[in-house]
Amino acid sequence: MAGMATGRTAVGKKTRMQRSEEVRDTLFQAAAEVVGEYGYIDASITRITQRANLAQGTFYNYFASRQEIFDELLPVLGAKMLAHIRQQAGGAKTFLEKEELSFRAFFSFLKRMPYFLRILNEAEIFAPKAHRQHFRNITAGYLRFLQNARKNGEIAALTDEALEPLVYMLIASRGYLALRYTDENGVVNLPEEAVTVYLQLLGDGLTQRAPKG
Amino acid sequence: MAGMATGRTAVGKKTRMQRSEEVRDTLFQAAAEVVGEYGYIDASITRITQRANLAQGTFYNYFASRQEIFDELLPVLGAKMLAHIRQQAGGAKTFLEKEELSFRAFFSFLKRMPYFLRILNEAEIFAPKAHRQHFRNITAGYLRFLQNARKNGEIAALTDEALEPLVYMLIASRGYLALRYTDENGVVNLPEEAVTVYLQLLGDGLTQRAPKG
Amino acid sequence: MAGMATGRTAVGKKTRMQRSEEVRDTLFQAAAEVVGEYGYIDASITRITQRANLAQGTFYNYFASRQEIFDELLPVLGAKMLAHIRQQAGGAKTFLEKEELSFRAFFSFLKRMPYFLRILNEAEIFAPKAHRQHFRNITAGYLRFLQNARKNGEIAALTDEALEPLVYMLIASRGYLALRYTDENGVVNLPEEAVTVYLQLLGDGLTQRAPKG
Amino acid sequence: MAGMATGRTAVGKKTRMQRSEEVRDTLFQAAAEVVGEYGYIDASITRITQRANLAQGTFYNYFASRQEIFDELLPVLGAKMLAHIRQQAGGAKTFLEKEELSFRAFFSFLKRMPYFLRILNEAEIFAPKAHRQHFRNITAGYLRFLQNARKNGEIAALTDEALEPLVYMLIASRGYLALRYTDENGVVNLPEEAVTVYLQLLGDGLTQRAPKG
DNA sequence: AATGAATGAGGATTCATTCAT
DNA sequence: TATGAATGAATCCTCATTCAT
Repeated sequence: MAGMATGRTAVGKKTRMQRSEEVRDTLFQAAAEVVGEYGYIDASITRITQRANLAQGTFYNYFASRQEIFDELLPVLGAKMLAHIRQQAGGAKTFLEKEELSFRAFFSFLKRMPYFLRILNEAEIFAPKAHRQHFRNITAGYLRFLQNARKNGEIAALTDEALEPLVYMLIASRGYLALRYTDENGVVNLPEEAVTVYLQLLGDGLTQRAPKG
Repeated sequence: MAGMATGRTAVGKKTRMQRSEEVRDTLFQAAAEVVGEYGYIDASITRITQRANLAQGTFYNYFASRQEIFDELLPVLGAKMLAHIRQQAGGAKTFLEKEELSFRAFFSFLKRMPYFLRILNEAEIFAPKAHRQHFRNITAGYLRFLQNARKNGEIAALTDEALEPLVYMLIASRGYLALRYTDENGVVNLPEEAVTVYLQLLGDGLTQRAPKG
Repeated sequence: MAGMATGRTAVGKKTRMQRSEEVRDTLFQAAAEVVGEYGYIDASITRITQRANLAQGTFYNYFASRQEIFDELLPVLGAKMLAHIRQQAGGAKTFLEKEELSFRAFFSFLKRMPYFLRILNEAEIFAPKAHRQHFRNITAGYLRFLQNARKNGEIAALTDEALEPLVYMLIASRGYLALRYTDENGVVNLPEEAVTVYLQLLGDGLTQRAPKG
Repeated sequence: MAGMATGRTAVGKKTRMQRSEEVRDTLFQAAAEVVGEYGYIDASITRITQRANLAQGTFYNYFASRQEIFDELLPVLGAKMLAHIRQQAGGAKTFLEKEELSFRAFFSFLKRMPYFLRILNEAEIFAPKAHRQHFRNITAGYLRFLQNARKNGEIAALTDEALEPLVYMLIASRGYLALRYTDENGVVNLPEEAVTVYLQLLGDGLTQRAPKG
């Protein structure tokens, strides 16, 4: 039995379910690209299915409506983003190290998935439910991370009420920086200084004269 | 006074140009409200002119297209925002004082103009040119302000290349906090802790143990 | 003032409202014809507006939806039918006379408005609300007429509970006969014998041997 | 018995043809139910095959098109109706007796096959050929019956030209009464008065003062 | 300048039918 | 023969924009 391709029958023939999964993925990928390139508004079913090399009607064998695929875009890709960040920041020891790694990881993810940023940003308008959910995910995790750092004495003893706005500020920073340093081709190019100043803010703030000893 | 083109003629009668300006303003104000309430997508010409108590066709006597009025929304209102912030933060002496005042001023502006936030946020998608221009305005001024503070030794000696991303991070923070603390009725309600933590980031950062002496 | 065309301004110019009414009528008439020829199912907006020599979009300036105009067809034309029948049967004295005249009037109306029969029949399926209302109108009037004839001793002393099914049977007869004697071009041609036998049923029934004296 | 094409092979195994017949029947029955419940318009292939617990494609192994099964519905079920009526009215002696029995039989058939009425009525629109054929069947038989009664002197000596419209009127009466007295659940409930008045029309008509002696 | 009706391009969606497995 | 995915034609409806009055 060794070497038998999982889910395949006999020799190289795919099962119907596999084929079906593949087509669905093709549509999903096409939608992600089209939304990334043209925005949700101009991501018509025509465009999506053309990109996927399928007939318009085929779309509706896999998604109940245009909105349905829109609502699925962010959750799926957002999870990938989180996975990527976790993987990249996994080895970090200190708070600042972890911050740096996950900060950088966000941008390296955008490099790999240039269309993600637009999907993320426009989701607030075109897939608000998905967007809210995504933010809840992100912020909840981030909040726990900060609470931990606080417990360990790695950051100042801020109340939970202060931590939450802090989370929003940090996420906001990433988002706007990504926007700012993405060129017209959708390629992000973050200057190293952005990392430095982000970490400085987190570290010693702006007004200190001398580094902490 | 007779024959004077601008101003009023004799007794309370408005000149043609004044009348025209008024109608244009009415449309502009209507558009701002409608976009604020329904978003650009659902800000149809029908809705805008209805709100302005005018006929659909009248719109095109004042604006060449729907996009044109969309493109005008942010520049005009953004200027108002800047004026408000400058006026509020005018008396501040130190860097942090000025930051606090203008930070608060942003939110007090939103209280007065609840529809501004949506206009601002969605402009990125629906009036990208205006959005870019608005950001250039904002960031340029902010940058000068930070350069000044740097010259005065009020903040760390960061390079210009670091200052620019910093500007984006600070503006981003305001934007996301506004979004986060705006309720479903469009009313913003910023917790005091948000101000505190914003200023702490700017001041001493997160990781310090003891306040600077 | 004599001779002044009502609703017209000055010389031959129509007011906007008049134009509007006319266009609406044109659409209504087009819809009636198209439904009469092709049935509701194939009465697409395209067909209706083409027949009216108008653009598709114009339709929606006058009717909120396709269903809306469908729902209006029967009430309007049904009222015309009733008016025609009343006018034709007005002079009748006796019960049977009135029956004969209105029976004939139904068919003469169909001659004038060949598309009415299909509109009426298919309305049961495609405009059920309008159809129910139409039937309530028709049957209510018919019932009162029979009650009157009963009071005057012109027909047998049937209970109200018997009168109602009777009404349905009489209306049914007209409807099916119309269907039966309408050719493929939509032209109705009722044989005189149909009138005779209808009246005989009402009069003496079928099983009598000799006419009543 | 081995090798016999029709019937069953040996032990309970069905022949291919039997199996095939069964599937076809399943589809037919499913279609009848679905049309009865939702009407022809909403009797999609999806619905029909789902009701039959078969895949969509299977449908086309047994029927060339959706229209084909629609065209088959009324002939098959109409024959059942006729059989039922004949069986119920078989024992009747006189004309009026037979009329009463078959009149009642029509309604008892509807009680057993609630979906028949809708199939019958809507067939005029959605399966016009079948509908015409069905009517030819029905009316031809009815006509012979009336001609017989005429020959026997049981009814008035009407010409054939008068008999035909009469047939339509009688059938029409049943149809409309069924419609009128069917509730929203598709259950028919004919008041006894309807029978009475139907028979009175046939018997002595409406205008007689005293019953025939 | 104000009006509001006319226009028609464009897009989502449905569903009978085909077809490869 | 059964399956169910793929197809694409067809249709309703929206709305920015134009234009005659």
